[in-house]
Amino acid sequence: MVRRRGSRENRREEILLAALDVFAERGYTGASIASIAERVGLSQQGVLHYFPSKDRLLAEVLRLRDERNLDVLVLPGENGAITLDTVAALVEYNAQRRGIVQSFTVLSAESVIEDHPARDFFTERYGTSRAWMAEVVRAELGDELPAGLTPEQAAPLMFAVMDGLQLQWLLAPDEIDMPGLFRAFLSLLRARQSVSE
Amino acid sequence: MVRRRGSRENRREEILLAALDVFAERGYTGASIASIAERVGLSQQGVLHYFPSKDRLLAEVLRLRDERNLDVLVLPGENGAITLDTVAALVEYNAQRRGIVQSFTVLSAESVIEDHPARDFFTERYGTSRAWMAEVVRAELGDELPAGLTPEQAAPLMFAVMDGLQLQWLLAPDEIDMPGLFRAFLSLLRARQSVSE
DNA sequence: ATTATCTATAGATCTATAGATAATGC
DNA sequence: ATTATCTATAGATCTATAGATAATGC
Repeated sequence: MVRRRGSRENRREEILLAALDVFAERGYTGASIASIAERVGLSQQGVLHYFPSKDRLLAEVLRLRDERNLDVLVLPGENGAITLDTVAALVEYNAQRRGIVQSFTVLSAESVIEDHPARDFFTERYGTSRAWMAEVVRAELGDELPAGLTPEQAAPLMFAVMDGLQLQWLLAPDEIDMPGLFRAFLSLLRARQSVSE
Repeated sequence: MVRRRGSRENRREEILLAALDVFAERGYTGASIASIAERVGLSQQGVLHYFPSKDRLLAEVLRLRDERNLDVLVLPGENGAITLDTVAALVEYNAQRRGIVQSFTVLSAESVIEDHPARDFFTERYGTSRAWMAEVVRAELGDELPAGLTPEQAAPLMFAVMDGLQLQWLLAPDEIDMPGLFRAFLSLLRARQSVSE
């Protein structure tokens, strides 16, 4: 039996990436540990050697995915300043990695189920993301947005548009120009008004 | 044994409503026929007497839910004319029936999974809904929306905002004013521009 | 010694089919 | 006759634990 010799950490990451794939394909509830194990050439019990339970495996998958996403967001804005264009670029990037988008869409929606192991993760994540996005909007567009909107209102709308477009795009990739529609939404926020100026 | 005597159709509907509840609470994959059966006081096999398989049960649940939703949309616009305000009213109504919203959020996201029995349903549903919504927008706001948007762009954005807000609202009902934020988005579409007028 | 994996397995479920039994409607 | 329901059950899974075995690192 030839067995690859990697560090424990490498093996763990290999499993996490496979798990992300399988969760994307079947959702958390529908994914079995065995199917994840198969992808990395381990037995089901082999996977459980690295992660004590399916719940914990999910938790670490989400943590990893979040880290990676931060990389994408932070790298382009070299000086650390994230702008609305950076966010649009993330949407563009997402349009090229369907699997990741699908995993996120399926898992976040599943998480609204009572007692779902990812529920707290997503609740917190949206909370902090909204606060952070409101500041990005304020820094770029100020306090006065079109139609009297505030940055605090724009922030949840931006995530709503991102998430909602992902769902429609996953179902009909040829019909939905996800990055284009996201930019169209941004242009609504950037438009100048005629009334109070 | 006292057994209720209803028509076959009543019994079927009773089961469909229970199924919608259970799907909302656990998702399709996570819901068992037995748990649905328990709610209507039947054995698991009793439910399968009315619906030949879990897939078919889901299909009919979705059909029922769609019918009901159409009722809500069509009734308020007495003369059959649906306006953006009618849509906003639907969002307001949804804010008071969390279970239904949750079932829809979970099932639609689950449906992006390959071979999911609801995949075609949702793909078609979004397709026709977008076409229909584009006409509603055009009828009310004309062809020229703020920032140069077209009604064909506004339509998928509207559903994206609705769906995305539902997700955030389900996770944090106290933080997210779903109807208010939806109306804020509508006001962006209705705003007058300063540039080309 | 410790770590990586495996086999074996307990204990729960789950869907769906087969066939029995009782009640209803002609 | 037909319909509503039930019991029994086949045949798949699934998660997680226990304990064996082989390889690695001191």
